[in-house]
Amino acid sequence: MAELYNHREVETKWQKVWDDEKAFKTSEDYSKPKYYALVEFPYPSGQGLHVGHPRPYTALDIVARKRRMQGYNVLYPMGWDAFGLPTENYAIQNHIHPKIVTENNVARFKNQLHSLGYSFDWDREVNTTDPNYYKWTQWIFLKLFKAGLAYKSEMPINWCTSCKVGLANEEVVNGVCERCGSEVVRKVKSQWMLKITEYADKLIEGLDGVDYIEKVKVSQKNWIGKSTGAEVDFSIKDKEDKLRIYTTRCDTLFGVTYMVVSPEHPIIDKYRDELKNWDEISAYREQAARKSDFERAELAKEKTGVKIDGMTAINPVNNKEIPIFISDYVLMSYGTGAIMAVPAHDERDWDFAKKFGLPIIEVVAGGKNVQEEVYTDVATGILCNSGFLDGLNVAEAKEKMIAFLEEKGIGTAKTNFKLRDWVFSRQRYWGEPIPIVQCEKCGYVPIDESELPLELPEVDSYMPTDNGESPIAMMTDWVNTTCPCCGGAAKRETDTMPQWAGSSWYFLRYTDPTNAEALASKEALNYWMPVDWYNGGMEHTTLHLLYSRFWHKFLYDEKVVPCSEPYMKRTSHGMILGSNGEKMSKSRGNVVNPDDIVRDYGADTLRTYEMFIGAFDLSASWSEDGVKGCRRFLERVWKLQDIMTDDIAYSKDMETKMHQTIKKVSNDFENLKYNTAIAAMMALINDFYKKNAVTKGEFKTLLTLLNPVAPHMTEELWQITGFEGKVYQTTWPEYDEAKTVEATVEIAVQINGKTKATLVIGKEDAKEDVIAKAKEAIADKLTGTIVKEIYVPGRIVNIVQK
RNA sequence: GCCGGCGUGUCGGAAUGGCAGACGAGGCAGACUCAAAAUCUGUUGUGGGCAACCACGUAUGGGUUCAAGUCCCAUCGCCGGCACCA
Repeated sequence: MAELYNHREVETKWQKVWDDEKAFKTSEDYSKPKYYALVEFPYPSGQGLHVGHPRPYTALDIVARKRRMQGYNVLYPMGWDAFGLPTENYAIQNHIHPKIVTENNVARFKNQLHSLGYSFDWDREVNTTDPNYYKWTQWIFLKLFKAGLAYKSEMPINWCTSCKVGLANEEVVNGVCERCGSEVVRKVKSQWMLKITEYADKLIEGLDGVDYIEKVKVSQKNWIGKSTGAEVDFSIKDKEDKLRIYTTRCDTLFGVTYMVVSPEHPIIDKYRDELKNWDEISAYREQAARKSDFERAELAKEKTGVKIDGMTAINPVNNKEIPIFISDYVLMSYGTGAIMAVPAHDERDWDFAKKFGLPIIEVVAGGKNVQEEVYTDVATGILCNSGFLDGLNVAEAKEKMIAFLEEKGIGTAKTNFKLRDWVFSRQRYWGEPIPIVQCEKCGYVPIDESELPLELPEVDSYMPTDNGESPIAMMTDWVNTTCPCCGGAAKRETDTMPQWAGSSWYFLRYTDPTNAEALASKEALNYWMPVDWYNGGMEHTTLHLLYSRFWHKFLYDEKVVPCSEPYMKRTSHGMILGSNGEKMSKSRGNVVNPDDIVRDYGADTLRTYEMFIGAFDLSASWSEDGVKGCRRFLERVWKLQDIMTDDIAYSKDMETKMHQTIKKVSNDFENLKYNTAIAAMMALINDFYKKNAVTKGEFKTLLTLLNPVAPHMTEELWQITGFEGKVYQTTWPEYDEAKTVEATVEIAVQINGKTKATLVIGKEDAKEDVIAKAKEAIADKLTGTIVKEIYVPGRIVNIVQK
């Protein structure tokens, strides 16, 4: 009888063996085929590892382990995205240096990850807060600055009232701070910005060449928000100035019955003295300014606005005089801050026109009465009431109109994006210092590369200031410096970089993590990049993914990296929810600590369970019973020792099943179908128990297939059984396609599509014979006239009778 | 509102258009035990019948097909993302 399975002993033992043997050290032999598997590196929070973390880590650990057995040189690294607010807030509250907090958290995380038996190459660990790392983050920033892609700008930013920090648009969710949930207000500040908009087109085009799951591609495209249309100049009656608008529907120009400008539009200030209802306009502007963007959007249902009295516009295609309104449904931040309104064919314009009693002119026929219902279908509509466009479809009309506008010099084709430049400044301590000094004479001057890393100064307090300056600003010794350009007195930039900075290029550093001369050597980058498979959370598909692709594309243009896209394949895992189906949180009391599971059931059980829990990309609820079921499965594998025979080959009756299982597990591991791969192995051992026997050869194959999921136990069994070497050094089993097919199959015999009997036939049996046998089997039920006989080889016989 | 995704036993979930419910959990019955736990064996979609068997079943209503959970149309519900982007 086998000894009882003691997971603590077994797991500690093998973790030590792997460490001692440097079992998963990445080779620097660049002649072997490479495989770069990447998971998002965690933020080492004070709470320690969450049961959500092991899901993606285990999934790609399986892929990495399998690839090694298939002969690849595998890079599967891990590191720490350690700058960030929670650490800083903890430091403030407890008066501990964030560096110390980070060290402690990292140590704990590392221990926890180690206890799960991941095959990370810990020699390549990176930490974004390490000066030797952020030296290169700063270096990239300098490159961006020199290329004109980093600039400082006075602009209204999203200011979190609680974090006291500016946020990128992407970090504001439903009008509140993504991180702390506090109110976000608009505040004008001078901010470092990165011109991600310059790469908008490349970021869309690049998606065609990569293998991302569809919804990730869609959300990247939505976020960038490309639209094609035209800019058109409307003249203002009796004025020199033109009012330029952006539209995607220049085909509807004949249907324009009024215009709307955003409350912030400069034209209003320019002609304020001539406007007859200035008081009304100014009151509306104040009201709009007080609202945050969020409130403006929230109040979307009811349109508001004021007609500008004393200024009208002329429609350039028919010279009609039309009124101009101001309304906050037009945003200054998109397009030109002014629109032409075509109420018949735009929902918002229609609402507005109805409210203010403005004329609605149909210019695209095909809908119902536009006085009663807006018509926006561009696919089937035909132009009418539109002079030279009449009779054309929408696409043709657009084209003809643009040609007309360009010929007359009143408009041009124009592409717009929703994507805004990236607000890159944070007024906090725990981030990378921005390596720029401000000189009164020379302006913003980059520090010399030789001075990198520009290390964070020691400060007395990490508390952010109410005036919106980083605590670093207090450190005058550090702040006051000399200008690298003229040598005169200058001040250092005191804003730091956002957390996204360090994670925008970390995958490059893993390829050559200790390089002091470059962010990584050319050889390492040429060999390892791009990442072959990158898995991460859906919550990072718009932010981190976009930012890191932007940096990568920039570095590609700078000839720093060898490929234009960083990740060949991107997948996403679902969240692990509490047993009540809600998100795990302390306040809900449904948090599961992975340490407890490792202690009570073992790392292999936790790994198996998280892979078995359900479809990888969907969220799944935690179930302790499910954990027990997986532990039971592993124990049943353990006890196979007792029924093992000495035969090193597959037994005759199991041969097909073995080949089928190898095929299924191999394919499922590649396609994120870990749950069905494990189910197949469960079914296999159920068969062994049914027979009450497993050959040594079968056992060996099972251990190899199961090893990526449950590495500790399979190594132990491998050793107990006396197989040579270690499982991690063995080769992945092959299957023979011909042998996955059974010699005989059971097929269903149906009458009119309803199964009436089953029949065992030879795989190669002729159609006539099978049908004859089938008819025999259901002879008593064949009462009508047979109209059709269908045989799908190896599957089904269907007799159609009347 | 727009764009994705989904809807299958008691539960988590399987099913290249070809015998729905693999695998796991839970339940029930039995074995072992003084007993319990653990383990093992059997059973477990619903309705009817002693039975072999019959009928019905993948959100709802239609359709295509010899055959539909799977394809098409409509409806309802849930989840996620975007949201006055002109």
